[in-house]
Amino acid sequence: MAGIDDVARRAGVSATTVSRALSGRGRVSEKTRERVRRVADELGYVASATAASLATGQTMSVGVLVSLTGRWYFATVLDGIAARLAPHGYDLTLYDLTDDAAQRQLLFETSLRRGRVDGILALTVTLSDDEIDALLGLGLPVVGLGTPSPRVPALRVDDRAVARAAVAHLLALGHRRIAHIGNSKGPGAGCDVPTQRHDGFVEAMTDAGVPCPVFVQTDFTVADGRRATLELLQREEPPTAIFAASDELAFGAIFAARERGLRVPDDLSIVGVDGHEMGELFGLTTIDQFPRRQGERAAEHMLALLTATDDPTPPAAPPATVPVVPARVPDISTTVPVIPARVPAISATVLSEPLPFELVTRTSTAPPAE
Amino acid sequence: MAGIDDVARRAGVSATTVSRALSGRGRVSEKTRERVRRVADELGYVASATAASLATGQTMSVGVLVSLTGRWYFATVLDGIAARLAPHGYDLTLYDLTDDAAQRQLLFETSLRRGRVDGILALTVTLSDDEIDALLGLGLPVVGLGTPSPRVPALRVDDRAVARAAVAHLLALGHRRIAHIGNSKGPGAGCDVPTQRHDGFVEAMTDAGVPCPVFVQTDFTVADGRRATLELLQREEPPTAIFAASDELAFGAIFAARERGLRVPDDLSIVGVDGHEMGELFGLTTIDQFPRRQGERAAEHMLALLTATDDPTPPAAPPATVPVVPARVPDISTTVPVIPARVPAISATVLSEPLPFELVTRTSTAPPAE
DNA sequence: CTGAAAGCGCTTACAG
DNA sequence: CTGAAAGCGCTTACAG
Repeated sequence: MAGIDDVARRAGVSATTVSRALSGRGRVSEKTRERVRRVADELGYVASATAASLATGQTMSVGVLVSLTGRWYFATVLDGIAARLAPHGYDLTLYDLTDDAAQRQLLFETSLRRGRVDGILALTVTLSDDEIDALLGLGLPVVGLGTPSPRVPALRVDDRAVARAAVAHLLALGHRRIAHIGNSKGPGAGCDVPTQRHDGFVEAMTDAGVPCPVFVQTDFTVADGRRATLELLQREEPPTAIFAASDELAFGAIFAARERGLRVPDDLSIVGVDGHEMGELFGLTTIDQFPRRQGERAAEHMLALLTATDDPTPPAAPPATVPVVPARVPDISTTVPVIPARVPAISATVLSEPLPFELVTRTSTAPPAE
Repeated sequence: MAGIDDVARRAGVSATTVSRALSGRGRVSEKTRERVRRVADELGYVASATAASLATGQTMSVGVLVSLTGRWYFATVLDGIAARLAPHGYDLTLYDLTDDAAQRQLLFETSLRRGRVDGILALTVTLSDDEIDALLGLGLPVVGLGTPSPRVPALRVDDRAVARAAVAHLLALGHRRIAHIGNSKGPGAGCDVPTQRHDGFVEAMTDAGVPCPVFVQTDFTVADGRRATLELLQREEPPTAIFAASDELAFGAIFAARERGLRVPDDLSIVGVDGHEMGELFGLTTIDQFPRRQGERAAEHMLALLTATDDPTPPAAPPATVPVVPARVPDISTTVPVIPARVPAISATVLSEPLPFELVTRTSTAPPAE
């Protein structure tokens, strides 16, 4: 692999000039820049990320904390993040969070501390207080997406509102025996996404005069949704409608209904949350939260933090929503020019306005039979 | 963040010794090592990945080339890879491949050349000849998983055999009008996965006396599977069975059948490929290829290449299957000790024996009606 | 506009 | 077993 000195020699300039010509930082005559670019291309020279990182203190990489295990939502969000990061020359380091204690410890106490990333995007994963401490103690910008802790600045949808919208839809159809399945650890257990949805459900039901609505706690897979629904359906007073905290749970509910010989929506109405790609085929009514777009916005927000020139006057208004970096796709032929960044202090706990969501009505919901 | 000199000073030794004590490379008295460890813990010191990389030439990171877009299979494989890499102290840099030409060019001509990873895992993605050239020209170990090019050493299942097993199952049930839906670019178009499955299908059908079996080319989503199946079902002689090249396509086929008022399996039998988590709920008969395990094995293989000490006698037998690095989970409390690696030349095009697969018979297949 | 030199924070022969 | 010094390959004040 050619090094910067090879290019310098061949172009008849110093390494300093090569660095400047290729990075776009500092003045270089157009003529010199041209020549250096050409030589770099000939030699196939690209600056070593490692060496550049050590010299600049920037890694040009963003870490993403996620628990991939089979969840469609996360894969989709991740895809959105990757799509936004790449054109800006940022790599994406994936930290797949498992339940394994040793692995988590290794992650938070070592991997994350090795300084390999400039910032961290924490997707909705349940983190312990210690883990949050570790995360915030990194001294890096951290942006959450629907994160569990109020201490992590996060983009998020108003999950109570999501739940209320789903329940309102069912109530409007005439349902009263509405059950909820989700992964809330119980009423008021925290501010994590499943609990918010649970609380929103309870609020809406209470407002409608059903103070103690039925809730079944379960994990987030299709199989779990099926199991929880089967359990609900064999109760004395089975629900006429189910609000599932995710589309995958809702799919499971549809399978369960089918197994019991119930028709959806005639005998059982079902609403999910997410906007899963298979929702349309299942005819699932859902609250779409546009996961890919969420990933894009989270990435945009991170980029904004990372490329913010350390303005002496800290912006009164927080970095706000989207405007972010203009779609300045770097010169592809050579090195990626980058605005030098200084990590700004992050102020707000909740960023900008909540993320959008939308009720998508399909064929899994209808008025109750009787 | 504390640096190595802080630790050295406080422990009363040189930086050299700190490095040795924490990395496990080189002799250090047990007593000194203890003290250094303790001080490092107190100070929360972890060696900078960037500085260490520059000094050693190893990044302790593996790049994964994948096209995430919604495909369950890839997310699952990725999860398997991450699970295997993490305990060995390797990070995972995700390169999400899109169809965008500019982004791909940026990836192959710049991102990948910045020397940020020690090796590359290329999941089944369609790469152009130029891209393969770029990949192989990196001078890094590259391991494919079901990769399109014969030039990339890869772990793979025998996809022709997969197809034959699926078709054999249908033939044994008495089907003759068997159609295939998949993403082969046509007969004999290459050695990529979809084409292999297609060719295996044709072989099996030809052997059974059906020389020109029906094939519909389509993308790999559930919606595509539905569309392709709807098309097949309105032909003059609709198939009695469908072999879908993925479980997601098969799900789409099931939806299509249902839409047309056909019962599965009575009126239409359906077989998929993958071992998708929702397969059981759909009652889908499938060829399970254990995707998570595939990811794990690909990661293990890469680790074996990366940690192979450059043995002067090149092993006559290729690195072979699994034995790999013993499950030597590094000392979590401090820095990760690592066997110094020299990248060995990779010889074989096809690695070890093919990956396993298995027919899982469920309720989507049965003898044809008449 | 251009370059020599110092420095980023580690690791590793080399010497003791 | 331990340390001083060079070096990994860039970038960036500083000086011209």
